[in-house]
Amino acid sequence: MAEPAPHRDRPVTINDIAALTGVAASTVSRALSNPGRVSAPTRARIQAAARELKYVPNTQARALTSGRTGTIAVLISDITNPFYFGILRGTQQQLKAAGYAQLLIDTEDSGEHEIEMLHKMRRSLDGALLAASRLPDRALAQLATEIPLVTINRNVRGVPSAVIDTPAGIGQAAEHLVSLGHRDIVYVSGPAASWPNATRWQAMRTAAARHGLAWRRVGPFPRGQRSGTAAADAVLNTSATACVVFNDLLAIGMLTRLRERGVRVPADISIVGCDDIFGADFCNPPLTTLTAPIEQTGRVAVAMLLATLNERSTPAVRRAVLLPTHLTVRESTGPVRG
Amino acid sequence: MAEPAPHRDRPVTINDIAALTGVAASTVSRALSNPGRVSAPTRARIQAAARELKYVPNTQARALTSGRTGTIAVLISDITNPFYFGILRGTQQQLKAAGYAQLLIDTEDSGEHEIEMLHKMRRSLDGALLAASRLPDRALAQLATEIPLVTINRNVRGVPSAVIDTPAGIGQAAEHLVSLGHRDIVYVSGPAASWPNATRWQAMRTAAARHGLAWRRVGPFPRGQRSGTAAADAVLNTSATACVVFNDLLAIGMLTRLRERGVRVPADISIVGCDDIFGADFCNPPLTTLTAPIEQTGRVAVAMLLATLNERSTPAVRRAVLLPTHLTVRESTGPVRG
DNA sequence: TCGACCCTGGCAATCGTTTGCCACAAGTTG
DNA sequence: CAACTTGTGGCAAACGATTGCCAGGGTCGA
Repeated sequence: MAEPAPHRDRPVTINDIAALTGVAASTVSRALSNPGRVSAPTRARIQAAARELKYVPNTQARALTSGRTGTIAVLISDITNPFYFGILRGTQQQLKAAGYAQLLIDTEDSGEHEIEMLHKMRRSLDGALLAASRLPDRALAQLATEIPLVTINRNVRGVPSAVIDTPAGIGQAAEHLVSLGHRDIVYVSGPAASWPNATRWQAMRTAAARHGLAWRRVGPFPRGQRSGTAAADAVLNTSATACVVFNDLLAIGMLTRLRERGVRVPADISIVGCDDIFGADFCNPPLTTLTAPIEQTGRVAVAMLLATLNERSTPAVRRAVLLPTHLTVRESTGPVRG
Repeated sequence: MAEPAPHRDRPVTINDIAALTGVAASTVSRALSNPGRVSAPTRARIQAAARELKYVPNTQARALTSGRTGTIAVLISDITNPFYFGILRGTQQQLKAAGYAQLLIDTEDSGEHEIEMLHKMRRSLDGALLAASRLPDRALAQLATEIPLVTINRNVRGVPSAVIDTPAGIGQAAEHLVSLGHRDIVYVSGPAASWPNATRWQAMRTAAARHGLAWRRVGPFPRGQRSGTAAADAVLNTSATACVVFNDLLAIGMLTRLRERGVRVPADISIVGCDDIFGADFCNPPLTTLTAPIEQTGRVAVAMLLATLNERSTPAVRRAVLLPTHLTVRESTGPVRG
């Protein structure tokens, strides 16, 4: 009674197949993972046996000798941010299609966590996708020599990357606001250390210059919806009639605060967000935002990583992919008041 | 020039430590993973050496002999649903704290996918968390004999589970609506095959009976925000003045549709959702909903799984945990019109 | 006809760790 | 003081696959 499973059958191994077909284990291994190396008839026999026995290779054992683990890690800084849902969905699809497993790592916004985890798991991973790395450039470049890496929304020399071209979209956002009569626009800044934040702010200045506007910013504010309160208050302390916000999460937070304070959007102030995350379409009012191909970005990043994995010798892979955004006009922007 | 890394140092193994400290590899292994088995001084020496060499154990090799992989899979049916974000956040925290890696698997709402993936990965996993399994009871029970399992929001005999007690909350929701004068309440049903949906509907009927109300439902509707359109239309075809909706995602979808059709919430109709997902607080109007301790559910599920893993012999673990919900009243419910 | 070469399959080492078994020494008990 | 425990460390065999090297047989060209 001690053993509930009376005859717990050992999992099928390569040797079982070898025994069944009368060849050596090495031949089975080759037939299964290096088909060209074995004659067609033998291969067929082996594959049939494998199917019959319901053989499923032991990943651990395979990894031990071959070094390939079939696992890719995706590092995100904060599961709470819906932006990453899209990324995860994209990576998930693509990885599954390629037969890889997806290890999810939340770095909790800490670069140390990030590097420590990655270092620890280095040997159990075939590669890693860094969505929103908090690491300095040189640490990232260093890491890339230890393990195949692709970054998302982060451009570091020597590390392949998939970057969403939100800065280009910011130009569009500016056109939109200017055409509505806004001349006093403020940028609501995300965290100071954020790479995307820096590029967006830069794009904002460029756009402002093009239109002969003054440019200004408030912040920085930490990531997250909660910061919206402080951000909204800060914006109201300026004379701005419109603002472009670092991301949708922050923008949505601002919306809530503005409503609390009785400020009407867009009648009193117009707001443009970035990313078009889940929720941007049903918040109140629905957010005008720079729609990013988030899911596609995840897919592209995976494709790049897989490419570098497969053609380890031929580094003919595109080193950086830029994904276009577009402005989605909803109801948080309108003509300047007065 | 062919080799960019001139002297790529082999990773440190247990043998390097053994050589450095002058003991056998087996002793090193024991000192590190079975401390009691080795005398304090030796252990200290070994640990010091390990630290100095920056030794990090090879997961694959360890798994090969011990069977323990240090990896737990979390299966979700659809990454798009924010409900799972909370779950993932909870599992992530708890798993990391316990030193486990989290493998994320999206089953794409398919029971076959689910069982196939699980079967394939069975040997590379220490256990799995099934958030929203689509599997029939007996398949689940069968699977549980192959690999340690904990289900979330699904109760199957013989499988430990963490279940959110939304049905109890539905009683509260009914009280709330009745107190506002509603006598004609409809339940907006989720997918027919959904276990939580069945329990919620059941609770709804019970609550209705307690208040001497007729009970009715529309649907079933597929998961997802989009179904909100059909759901809203269906509700408007009834005489109901209020509805309780299977989950927030669907409820939010309905909100959008009702707005399109010029129906005012809550003036014309009151809506109660379930779960309190991301977005329920900032949609328009903010949703009255049954707040579920989503993140905590993830944590609890992990704790249960880990417990069964550690005390494989002592099955004194609680087999089923029920997590309480409460009603959060926002602005989508109000007095009956008239 | 003979050597060179390709194709196929087997042998055995290897990856890094765990663990059963044994041996030796020190401590305990009668 | 002999006989047993108990504590500690080493040896070596796994775990399940991959892969370098080798050998036999067939094919082909000279």
